[in-house]
Amino acid sequence: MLQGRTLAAGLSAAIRNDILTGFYKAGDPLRQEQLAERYQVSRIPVREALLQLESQGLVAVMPHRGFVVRAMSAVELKDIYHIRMVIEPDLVADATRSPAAQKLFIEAKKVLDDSLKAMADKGPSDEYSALHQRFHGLLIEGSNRVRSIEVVKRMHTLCERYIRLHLSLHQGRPNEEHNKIIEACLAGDAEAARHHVLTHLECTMNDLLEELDTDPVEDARE
Amino acid sequence: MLQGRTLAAGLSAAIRNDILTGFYKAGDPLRQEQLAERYQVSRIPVREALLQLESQGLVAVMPHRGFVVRAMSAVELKDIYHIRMVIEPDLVADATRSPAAQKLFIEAKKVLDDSLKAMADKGPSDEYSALHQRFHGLLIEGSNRVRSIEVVKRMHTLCERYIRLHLSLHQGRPNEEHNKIIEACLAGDAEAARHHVLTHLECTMNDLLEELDTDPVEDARE
DNA sequence: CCCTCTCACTTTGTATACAATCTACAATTA
DNA sequence: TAATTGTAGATTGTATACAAAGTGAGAGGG
Repeated sequence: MLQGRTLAAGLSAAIRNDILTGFYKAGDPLRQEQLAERYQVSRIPVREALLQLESQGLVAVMPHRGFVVRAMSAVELKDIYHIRMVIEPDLVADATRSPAAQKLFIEAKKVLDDSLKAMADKGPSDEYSALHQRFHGLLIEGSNRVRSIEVVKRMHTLCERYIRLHLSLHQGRPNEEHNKIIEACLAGDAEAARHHVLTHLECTMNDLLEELDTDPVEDARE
Repeated sequence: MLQGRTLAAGLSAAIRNDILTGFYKAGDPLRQEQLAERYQVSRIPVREALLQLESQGLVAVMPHRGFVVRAMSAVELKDIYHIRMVIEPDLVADATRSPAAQKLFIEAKKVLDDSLKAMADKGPSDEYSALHQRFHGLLIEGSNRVRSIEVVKRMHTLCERYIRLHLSLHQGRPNEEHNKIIEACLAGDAEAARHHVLTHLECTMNDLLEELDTDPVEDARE
């Protein structure tokens, strides 16, 4: 377990996963010694991983008081989706225009199929969710806009927790949208791809905001 | 020196500053022991600071081989400005609509004046540059879109090095644009503010790209 | 009764020490 | 000569130990 090139790198992914799957919930304190025990390493790599997650916006830190899992307000969720909406469609369109990206799209298609199978077999699960995130990642990977890719992926990760809470939504319309997107990409139709991505993001955001209205999430604390 | 709540926090800012001012240049290795000596701390907080800078995209790390200052290609610079162009104008417009932001704009006006004075006194300098960055920061601070603010500030920091290399550009048109922006903000004209910010970013990007064409920068290394 | 101060305890932050990995150059072999 | 291996030195990565800051319960005073 945790075999990366360095411990901290793998740890950061492991803790992120534990946050995304809800093992650690918004507001939970992340005690260094406790994490060190859980992952069987010393506090140093734990601290390094936590600081990286802090830079990525998943956890908050108060000096000498420790780390906590950051919560998210509806305003913040909207902001995050807004960022994705003004960048992600362009990235997919860019990738669609690049011939080299075709093999990424083919893999994306495979990942999408896998995710549908996972959903059919086990219903909404962490496995489905991870595949879904990977699908979106592959769509933009073919663009050569490295920084934009980074930003979009980070924003996706930030709202991933909330997507997972409402995965049941993913059984109807969103999957049709995913299909339309990947078909447009495979067909090389950049404009259609852009359009479908934007629509997908808009709808997903609205769905999530509706859910949050009925089941409000506490705001990020100081 | 370096009196923050924690050493690592201050260190990260100090190293960032040393990168932005060109003390450490693109491609330079950042040896931990050397930095520890320079800032008079042990290697642990140095590592933590470097990892944070890595998360912020300013330095790159190869496990067991060390950290280096990341370089930037013209493509990347364009990408970064593109991100700013699709987010920053909206943020300033948002802030302009919020009454609470007025006092931020007043401070921004003061900072702008200070920067002009600094430019008149000493010409293009690190001091001017820092004030310029602070000016842009204050313009968006009044929006309540926390994540967007974070992204824009980070992108600004990433290209700040290249802005500093060509500060002589800042003596003519850019300052007129800054004036138009702050006047629109103080007058509460959100649409004008948005327009002037977008124009400013477009022009600045084009200027920088032109400079890079004549004086090419090495691409980021593996 | 409430406020404040103290002091033990918990938790974080940093320094030092040690282990693992990489780099470069010399020695060996085909 | 060219390729490969071995080894010393340098550098990074992690564990342990210690210092500093925060927390909370109980004593004492208003």
